[in-house]
Amino acid sequence: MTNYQKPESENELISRGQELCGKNLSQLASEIGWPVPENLNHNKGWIGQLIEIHLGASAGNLSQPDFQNLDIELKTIPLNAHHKAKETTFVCVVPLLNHTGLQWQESCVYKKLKKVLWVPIEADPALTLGERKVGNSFLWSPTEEQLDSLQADWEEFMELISLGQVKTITAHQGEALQIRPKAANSSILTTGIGQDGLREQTLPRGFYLRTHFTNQILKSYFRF
DNA sequence: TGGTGATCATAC
DNA sequence: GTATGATCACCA
Repeated sequence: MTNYQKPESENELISRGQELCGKNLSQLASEIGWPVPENLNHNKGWIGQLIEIHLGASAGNLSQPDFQNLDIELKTIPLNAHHKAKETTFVCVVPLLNHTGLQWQESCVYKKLKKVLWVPIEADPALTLGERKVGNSFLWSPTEEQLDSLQADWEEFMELISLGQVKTITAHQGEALQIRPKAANSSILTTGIGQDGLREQTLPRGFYLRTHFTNQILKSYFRF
């Protein structure tokens, strides 16, 4: 019997993740009466939302962990034919205002990544969306080394932002983390701090995990 | 051809 | 616009 209720424990969540392993996306979609789109061009979050429902994550767009009772975040990770991360992973929006005195352990990056259930998904373009299978999901928390790396990048970025340098930041910066636009399009504006210290309108940005970083995580859980 | 900058859907 | 979920697509 499929259970779409929220999992009551970490172990229940993990075993439900394992139950999805080997199933393809058209199976999972038909179980909940969803059509399978031809591609993700017009619905980029489709796979993430499909997996959320199957694992009983709290629906909606609340600014909370996916599994509030367990304090666990759910992230799907697209893999190419070589089982490597195909895309970077969005973490959260970059705070551009009122972040003075914000500590690393209070940051959205730290909170989101403290405990993550990674669900690998085949994303080889040779496969249709419906053919793609779910891989072995696993629960991860950053090692001390990974935490240090994330914190160093985060502190460097937040320093630049508080100095009014948001617009100078490019996706080339950062070892584990990077900052890129996060908006419906390039004309969306939000308020940040300008070079003169005054408020200015700028493109909203997000923190993303580099594929190099997520590939290290995958490597430590799957030994080929 | 891979990574950076841009973009898509949807609820409120 | 901001939050959720991410991948697209162009160019160096």
